[in-house]
Amino acid sequence: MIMEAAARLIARRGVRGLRIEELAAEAGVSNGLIYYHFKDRAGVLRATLEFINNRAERYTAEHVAAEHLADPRAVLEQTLLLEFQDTAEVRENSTAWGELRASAMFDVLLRADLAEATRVWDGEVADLIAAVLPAVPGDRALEAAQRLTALLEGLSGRWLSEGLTLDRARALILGAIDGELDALGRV
Amino acid sequence: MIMEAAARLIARRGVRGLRIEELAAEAGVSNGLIYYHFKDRAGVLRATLEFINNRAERYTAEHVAAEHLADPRAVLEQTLLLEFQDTAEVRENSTAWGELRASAMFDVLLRADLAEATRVWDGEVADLIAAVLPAVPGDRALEAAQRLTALLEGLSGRWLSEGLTLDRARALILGAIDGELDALGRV
DNA sequence: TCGTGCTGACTGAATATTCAGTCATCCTAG
DNA sequence: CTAGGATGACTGAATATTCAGTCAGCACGA
Repeated sequence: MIMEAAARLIARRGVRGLRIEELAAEAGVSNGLIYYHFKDRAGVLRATLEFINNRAERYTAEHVAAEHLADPRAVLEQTLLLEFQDTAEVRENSTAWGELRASAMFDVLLRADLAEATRVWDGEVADLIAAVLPAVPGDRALEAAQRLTALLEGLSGRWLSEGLTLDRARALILGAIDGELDALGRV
Repeated sequence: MIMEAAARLIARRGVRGLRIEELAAEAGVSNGLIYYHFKDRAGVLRATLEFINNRAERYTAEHVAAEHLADPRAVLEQTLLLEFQDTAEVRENSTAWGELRASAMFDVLLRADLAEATRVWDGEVADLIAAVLPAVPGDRALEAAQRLTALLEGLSGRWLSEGLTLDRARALILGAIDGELDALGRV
């Protein structure tokens, strides 16, 4: 499938390194088919962002929700830790996400989609926090959620550029969850 | 001056989006002069990153150390908040840093330098934390520092891709400083 | 007149994009 | 059931565009 190939290539060469011809070859289709489906290069990028999002959501749903339905804090921890897994899929997703984030600084078209995806993701984490501490007001939960997801992006960038081991990144995000929940619980 | 124009353009289009012809136009010089001075595109990039670095160091020194020498917590806050200033200099610096981080995912050569710069930065923040809470053990301070700097990178990415307002980013990082210091102070 | 700083038109290779046409499939009138 | 027509996924060669890098030469101070 074309989108899978695109995610693979972006993770390997970056958004800017993505060549339509290479993508076609990787996907085993013709050059023209890419344009038939996506209009232009920017269309490929937009579609890939969406694809990555959906895949991450599906992935999260499969690996988290099934288990600890009873323990909301475990669900929160698992959800965030999921991004620090050394599997091809997760690494690919994180790399592509980081690339898209970096590209969005210079590409107005990507910004809207990325901002929306971020908003949704923040909201989901805020909901998980609210599940742990139902008494906390929504805006406080959202604040904590934004910090946690932004931290996750920062740690992810360091992990992928070999600035941090996976274990260290996991420990740091767990510590942050502790801290945020503690602070919220004390209000 | 060519370097200033390059910094401006990198902030606008990114390292990857920097066009020699565009740089020449922005600097008000000819295409060929760029090559006369810098040999090739990579040379331009190297010189510009050095230029940006020097400027950032000067900037930090000027705006933080001079003032609140007496109040270590204010120094910590000011240092981190400095990255969320909507001035050309800061924006250019943050953008370049984000570009570097993103590029390092695909460029092994960049990794070593970036990792070292990150290590130094983390250490400096850890020292600032230690100045606020001298009783805290070094590894705990470093842990908090890594979380704060990684969070800062994450928030910076969102700010620059218009996913977050400057005020919101500032509020979030201040909240994180509060949280980390509180948690450390309670041990 | 020589050297140095500089110009800007130009080139070639890499890429993006287009387009005329093929092929399999499904629908429908006879 | 079946010829033929409509559809849409797909191809790949042709064309357009983009850019880093080159080069012949101008201007001017020493």
